[in-house]
Amino acid sequence: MTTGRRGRVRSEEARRAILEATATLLAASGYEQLSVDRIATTAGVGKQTVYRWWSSKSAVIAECLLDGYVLSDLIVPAKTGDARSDVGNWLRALVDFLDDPKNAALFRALAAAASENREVSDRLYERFSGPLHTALVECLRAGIRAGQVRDDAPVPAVADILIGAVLHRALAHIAIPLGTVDGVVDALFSGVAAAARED
Amino acid sequence: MTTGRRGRVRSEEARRAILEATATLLAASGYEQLSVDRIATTAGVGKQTVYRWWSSKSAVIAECLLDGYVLSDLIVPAKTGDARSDVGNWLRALVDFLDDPKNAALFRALAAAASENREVSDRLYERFSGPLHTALVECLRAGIRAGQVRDDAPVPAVADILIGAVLHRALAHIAIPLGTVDGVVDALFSGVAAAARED
Amino acid sequence: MTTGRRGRVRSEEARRAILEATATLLAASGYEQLSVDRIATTAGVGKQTVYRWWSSKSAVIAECLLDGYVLSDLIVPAKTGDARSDVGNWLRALVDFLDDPKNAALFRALAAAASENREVSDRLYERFSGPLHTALVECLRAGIRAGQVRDDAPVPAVADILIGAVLHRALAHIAIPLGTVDGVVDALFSGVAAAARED
Amino acid sequence: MTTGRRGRVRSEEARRAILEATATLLAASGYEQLSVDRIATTAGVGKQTVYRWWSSKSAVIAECLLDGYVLSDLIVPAKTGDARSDVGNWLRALVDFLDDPKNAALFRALAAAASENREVSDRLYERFSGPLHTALVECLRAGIRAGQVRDDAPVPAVADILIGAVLHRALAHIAIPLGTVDGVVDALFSGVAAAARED
DNA sequence: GCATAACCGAGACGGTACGTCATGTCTTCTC
DNA sequence: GAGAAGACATGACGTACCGTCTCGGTTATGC
Repeated sequence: MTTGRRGRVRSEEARRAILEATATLLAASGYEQLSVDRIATTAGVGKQTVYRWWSSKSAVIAECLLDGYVLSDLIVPAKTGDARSDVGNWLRALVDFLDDPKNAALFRALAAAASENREVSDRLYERFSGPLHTALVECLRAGIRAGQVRDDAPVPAVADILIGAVLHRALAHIAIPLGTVDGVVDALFSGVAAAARED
Repeated sequence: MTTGRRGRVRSEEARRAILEATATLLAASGYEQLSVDRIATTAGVGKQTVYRWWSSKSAVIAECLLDGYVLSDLIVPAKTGDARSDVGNWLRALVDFLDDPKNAALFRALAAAASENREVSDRLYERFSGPLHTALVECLRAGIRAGQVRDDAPVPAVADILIGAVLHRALAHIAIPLGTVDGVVDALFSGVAAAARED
Repeated sequence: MTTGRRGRVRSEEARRAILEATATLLAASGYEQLSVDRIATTAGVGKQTVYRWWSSKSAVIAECLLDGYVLSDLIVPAKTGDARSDVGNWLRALVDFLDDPKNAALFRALAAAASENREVSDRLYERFSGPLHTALVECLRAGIRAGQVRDDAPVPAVADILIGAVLHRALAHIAIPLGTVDGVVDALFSGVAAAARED
Repeated sequence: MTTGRRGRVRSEEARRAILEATATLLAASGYEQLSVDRIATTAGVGKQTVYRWWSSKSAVIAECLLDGYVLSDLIVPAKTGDARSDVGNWLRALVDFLDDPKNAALFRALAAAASENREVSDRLYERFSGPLHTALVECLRAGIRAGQVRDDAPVPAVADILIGAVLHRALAHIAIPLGTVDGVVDALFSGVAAAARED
């Protein structure tokens, strides 16, 4: 009884070094400055070892995302039951995170990679937008159960726009004033329509 | 009396050819495939003529944006007075626009360029997000005047998130279901909070 | 009764396959195209099995020579007693052999290998020039005994230049006209000096 | 009035640097150690500048030969009228030259290059064997005119074997004893046939 | 009869060089 | 003096081999 596979086994050490080097270089210098040559040199690895396992620098980035070498500590909303403040607090934390130029730069680098390469974009969604979306939906549904959010609210759409609001600003190199965060939460919870029905 | 400048004057024809070639290539093959060599060849122009007037390919893209060689027909909300349907119609038009893979690809290429280069990002904001933001703010203010939007609504934040909601999806290669558009409009106008005030 | 060595014994099959593959590839594509990777693949053998027994591709070639995997059927002069025609016939046979482009290519490949590597050159001499030299010397000495060759002739030098004449042409990609062969034999036997002594 | 060609003109300095670097590296380390990368680095030149003008390292070597960057001071026979001593002296000078290991190594490197590449072999013949052959033929013909060489001597064949005799030894890493040189001259001039005519 | 040892094929490893392509600069000729 | 052409140094691209090392598996010996 054998495995059928022969030859030297893949070096986990090399794999880790490549992903770490990629994450470091991406955060430090952005997507365009990233090159397979530099990844290999930084990782102390032969260039062929990168190409043996990944088809391009984008593919390495995709695996970095998948394995949490970047964006590892995802910021998700707490679930205290108070949906409005949970969402507000989460939004503020995310804005804080992106206020750090390092994080903003990494984020833009990932956006550039995602723009060029479908796989990165899928992985980015899988690891970032997706979980965030799920967490926000849960948070809002908890709010519905608590009677804090109306039960016919278009929950997925709301989650979508909460994420998009932050991303837009990050990609456009625009610092987000905290007032905006409160405005977003206010608009979403209270609505902007005049209180016509009260009559 | 002269201008004091001697020699051959800058060729407007060359400038136009360069910007047109850039816009064409960017839409056709994305940012990473774009090269100064290719721009010059496509434009029938010497490479030095590009470098004489622009510092990099990003700078050419920035000027393409500024001069409307890309994203020329900006989609802005109509102003019929019915803010809710104006915003809804605009959002639907924008989603339609980005549904065309060509437009989505161009958009992602611009996002990639903006991620790498501050000037492109500024120009992109100036020509796209900015005017859109202004138009949306005006549209919402008209809604306030018409008594359709509550007068303390956080108008700029609302405009922001409307734009961000669309961008997020476009960059993430996610087709936007039309139901989402309606949900976004619903959430923003009616709010998601339970009708606690009625008590 | 044993050797005292333990472990699996060297595979004669692998050795043969390696030498055969080397001879084939060398004749087919020349020295520079030859690679250990290709030898191993062609032989159906692990690369390490080549390196375990030979230090380089040159060493494999050297053993090919030693074991007759290339240049196996050495062309030597017959010894009929008529030294002049024996030498002429041998030279013609050698020229015929090198007229075949396959043989000429193999010969040049060996020369290239010998240029780079002392061991190959030694082996090449041992298996080719050496025996040829010996055979020619014997042939000429027989001619002396038969009174056909003057007894103070510089026999080794003559053997040398007979071999060199052919090699020079082979390495220089020059087809050898048969007239040249006769000229060589004529010059060596009759000399080129004017018959001054006869006066 | 102009040539009609536009664009920067080819840098003669770069060309010279490349050929010099090639000649230096070839003499110092042999053909197999020679690489386009190293040529470019040594010459202080971009790799593309090598590939723009030459198709391979062999082609650079061929041009080195053509332009006299290697084997520049060709050793040719003097023409004092005494053909026998002219040829003897030339042969001794050539043997001296190849006695220097540097020269022998360069020679073998050229032979290796010629083995791999037809163009190099042609150029090598053109610059080395060819002129030598011509000079020897002239030298022998002068001998004929001076009544020192028989007028029906197969002059080209003799020239051929004189060159081949030296080359064979050089390529085979065999030091040439000076006695051999005298033997060669003796054999060629006096012939090896027994003096049957005297009867 | 079971451990030990040296072999086998396979194939991943850190590297060097390949030949191509793009960058941004510089030079030459033309308009 | 601007523009088209195109050579320049630089450096990344992805591929092919280099020579080494590490696997699982296969014979042999010798305890």
